[in-house]
Amino acid sequence: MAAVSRSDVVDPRIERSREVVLAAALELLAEVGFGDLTIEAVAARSGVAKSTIYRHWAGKLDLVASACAELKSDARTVPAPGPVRQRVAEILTEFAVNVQDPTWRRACLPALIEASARCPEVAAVSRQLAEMGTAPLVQVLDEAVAAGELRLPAGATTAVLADALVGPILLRALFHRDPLDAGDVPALVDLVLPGP
Amino acid sequence: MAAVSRSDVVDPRIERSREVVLAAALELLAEVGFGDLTIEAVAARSGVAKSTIYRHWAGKLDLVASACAELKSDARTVPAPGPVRQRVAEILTEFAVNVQDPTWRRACLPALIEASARCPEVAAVSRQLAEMGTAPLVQVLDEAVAAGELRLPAGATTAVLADALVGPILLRALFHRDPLDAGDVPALVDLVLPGP
Amino acid sequence: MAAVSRSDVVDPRIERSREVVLAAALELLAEVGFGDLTIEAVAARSGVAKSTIYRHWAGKLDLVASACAELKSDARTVPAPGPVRQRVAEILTEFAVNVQDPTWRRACLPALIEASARCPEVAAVSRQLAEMGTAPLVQVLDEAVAAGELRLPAGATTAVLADALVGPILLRALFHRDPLDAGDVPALVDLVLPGP
Amino acid sequence: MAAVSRSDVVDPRIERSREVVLAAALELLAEVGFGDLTIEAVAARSGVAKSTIYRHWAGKLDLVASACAELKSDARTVPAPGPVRQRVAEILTEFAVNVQDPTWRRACLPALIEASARCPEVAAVSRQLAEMGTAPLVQVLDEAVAAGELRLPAGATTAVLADALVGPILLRALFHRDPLDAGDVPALVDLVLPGP
DNA sequence: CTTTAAGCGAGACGGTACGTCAAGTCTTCGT
DNA sequence: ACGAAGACTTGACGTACCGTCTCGCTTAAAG
Repeated sequence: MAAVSRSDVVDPRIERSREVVLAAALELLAEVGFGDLTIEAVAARSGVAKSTIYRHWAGKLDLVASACAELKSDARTVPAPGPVRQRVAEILTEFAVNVQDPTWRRACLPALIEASARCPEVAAVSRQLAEMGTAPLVQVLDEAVAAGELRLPAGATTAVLADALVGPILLRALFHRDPLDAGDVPALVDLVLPGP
Repeated sequence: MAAVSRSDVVDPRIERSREVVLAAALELLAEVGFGDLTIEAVAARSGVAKSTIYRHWAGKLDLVASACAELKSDARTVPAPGPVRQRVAEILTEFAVNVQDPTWRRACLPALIEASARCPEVAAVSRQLAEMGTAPLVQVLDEAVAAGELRLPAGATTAVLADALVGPILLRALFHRDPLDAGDVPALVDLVLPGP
Repeated sequence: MAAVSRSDVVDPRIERSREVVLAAALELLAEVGFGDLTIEAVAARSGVAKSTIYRHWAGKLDLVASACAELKSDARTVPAPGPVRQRVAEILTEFAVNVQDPTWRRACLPALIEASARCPEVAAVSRQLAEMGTAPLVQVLDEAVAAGELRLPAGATTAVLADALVGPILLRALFHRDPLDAGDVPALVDLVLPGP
Repeated sequence: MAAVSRSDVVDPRIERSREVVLAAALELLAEVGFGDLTIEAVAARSGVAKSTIYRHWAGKLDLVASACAELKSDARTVPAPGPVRQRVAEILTEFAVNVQDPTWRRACLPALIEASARCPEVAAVSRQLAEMGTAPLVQVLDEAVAAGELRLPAGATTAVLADALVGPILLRALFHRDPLDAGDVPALVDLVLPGP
C-alpha cells in the first residue's frame, strides 16, 4: 500500500555525489564568486570527477542554480510577539550583522545576483530565496497592520515597506558603501516605519 | 610658457585605438553582457590587436570601467525646483524605467556587484558609481530638509532615506522579483517619505 | 562414462553473448578500423552491456584477437592439383584481390601489426594468422619440391620462398604503393619461382 | 639581389616549436607506438603547449605524418661497385639487422602502417619512405641489368624483384615470425635472384 | 519444482585525453 | 622607438571512452 514505488529509489551514489558537489560549489561560490567559479575546481574540491558533475548538471549555471536552491533551508524565524518597532528592529539588527559576516552562507549573494542576470533558472531560484528572506519581516508587518498597530497609506504594501527597510542595509553592503550596523537600526526604523 | 607640454601630446594612434576599443566594448556589453564579454571579441570587432588593448587596460574589468566612465554624461540631472514629493517621484520614475532596460544596466550592475565582492579596486569604483547614482536624489532631499519642507527623525540622514526609496526598486530588479514600475512610484513616495 | 564432463558445459547465455559481441566487433572493425573501434560502440551495437564484455575479454586487444580468431575458418584452401606455376598463380591472384578489399583486411592487418609491436599476446596471434595465411602456398611448394618439379638452392626453404612471392603484393598494399594486381601475378611467378 | 623574399622569413619561434614537437613525437612513437601516442604527451615532453601543437597540425595523424617525413634523411647509401650478389647481400644484411633494432625502426614502422591505413596524407608519406627505403636496392639491380649481369623475365621489373628480396625479411619482422638474420641472407639471394 | 547462484542490463563512478577557446605575456617586425 | 601583429603558455571548457563498480532482474542448474 504505502510501498515505495521502485522508480522512487535513487542510487545512493547519486545522492552522495550530489551532496558533496553542491557543498563544494557553495563554498567556492562564496570564496571566488560566480565569475571565477570553475567546474574543475568544484570537481577538485569535492573529489568527484568532472564527468560525474556533467552527468548531473548541464553546466556552471545549472550547477549554481542547484547549489543556491540548497540555501532555502537557511530561513529566519519570526521573532517573539511584541511591539512592531521592536520586532522589526530585531530582524534588521540580525540582518545587518549577518550581511557583514564573510563566512555567512549567503556570501554568495553577489554571485547569485550575477548568475541571475544570465540565466532564467537561476533567476527563479534567486527570486524564491529573496522572498523567503524577507518573509519573516513581511509577516511581522502584516500582523501589525492587522492589529491596527501600523497604518499604511493607500496603495502601499507591506512587501514594499519591507524592501524599504532592508534596502539601506543591503544596498550599502552590495555596493561597498559605509555599512549600516546594528546601532543604526533604530534610526532606520524611525525613519521608514510610518507612524507616530 | 603657454606651449603645450610634451606629455600632454598623445600619439594620435593611441587616441584612435582608445576610441574604437571603447566603442566596441560598449556595443558588446549591450549585446552579450558582462559575463560573456571577451577581450578577444573586443579586439576582433574593433580591429585593434589584443596586445594593444592590454597595453592600455589591465583587463576586462578595467576596460569595462573605462567604457562605463564614458557614459558619465548619462548622469541624471537634478530636476527642476518644486515640491519634494514631485521631484523625488520624478527621479524614481526615471530610475524604475532605466533599471528595466535590458542593455547595459542589467548587464553591468550585477557584474559590478560580483566583482566588488572580490576586488577592492572594483569595490571603490562601485562605491563611486553608486554614490553618483543617488547624488541627485540626496541633493533634492537635502534641499527639502534645508527648506524645512522635510523633517527627519533624530539620527536619520538623507543618504539612508535615499536608499530606502531606491531599495524597493533596485532590490526587486536584482533578485528578479515583480518589478516596481512607474505607476507604483507615488505609493512608494507616500509610504517612505516622512511627513503628512 | 560417456557423460559430458561438467566443465564442458557452458551456460548458453555466455555463448550467446560471445557470439553477438564478436559479430558486432567484426562489423565495426571493418567499418571504422581498429584505431577507432571502441568497446562502447561494440556494446551498443551488440546490445550487450559493457560490463559483460569486460567480464569476458580483457580489453580491446583481447576482444579483437578473439574476433580475428573467428576468421580462421576463412582460411584459403589448397588449389586442385596441377603444375606448380599454375597453382601458385591461383593462390597469389586471389591474395592480390583480397588484399585490396577495403573491409576487414585493410582494416585489421595494419592494426594487427601495430598491436603486435606492443603486446606479446597479440604478436602470438599475429604470427599464427600469418602462418595460416601462407600455409596453402607453402604446402603447394612443398609438394612441388617433393615431386621434383621444383628445385631449391641449398639453404633455401619453401617458407622463405612463399614470403618472397607474397612480399611484393603485401608490402605494396601496406605501404600504399602501386598495387600488384591479378594481371601482374604471372610475371611475379616467372620472376621469383626458380626453374627453367 | 639574392635578398630573401620577406614572405620566406619564418618567425623563428615557429621553427623552434616545430622542431622540438616533431622530435618529441618521434621519440614517443618509438616508445609507445601510434595507438598510445597522445598529443598531451607530446606537449608535455616537448614543453610546447597543446594549443600550439594544434595551431600547426590538425591532429595526431597530421603530426605523425610530419614526424615521419622527418625520417627521410635516414636514407641508406648505395654500396661500392662489385658483383650484384655481393652488393645485394650487403644491403639485405644491413636491413636484416636494422629491422631487429627495437628502437625506432621496429617501433615506428608498425605505427606508420597503421596510420597510413587511416589517413591518406600519412599514406603518401609512407609510400615515399618505402620507395626511398628500397631505392638503393633497386638502383643496384638496375645497374646489374644494364650491365647485362642480371637478366629479368619478360614483364618483370627490378622494383618487384626488390620487394621479393625484402619481403621475407620484413614480413617476418612485422608478423613476429622467426626472423631472417644476417646468416640467412646468402640463401635468400641465391633463392630469389635470377641467374645461374 | 523450487531454491540458489550465475550471468546479465543498466548505468554511475573516477579517470585521461580529446580538440577548442580565451586569457594574458612576450617576441618580432614595420613604420 | 614604439605600436601593431600575432605566436606563445596556461588552464578551463564540455565530450567521449576508459575500465571498475554496484545494483536488481532473470534465468539456468542442482537439490
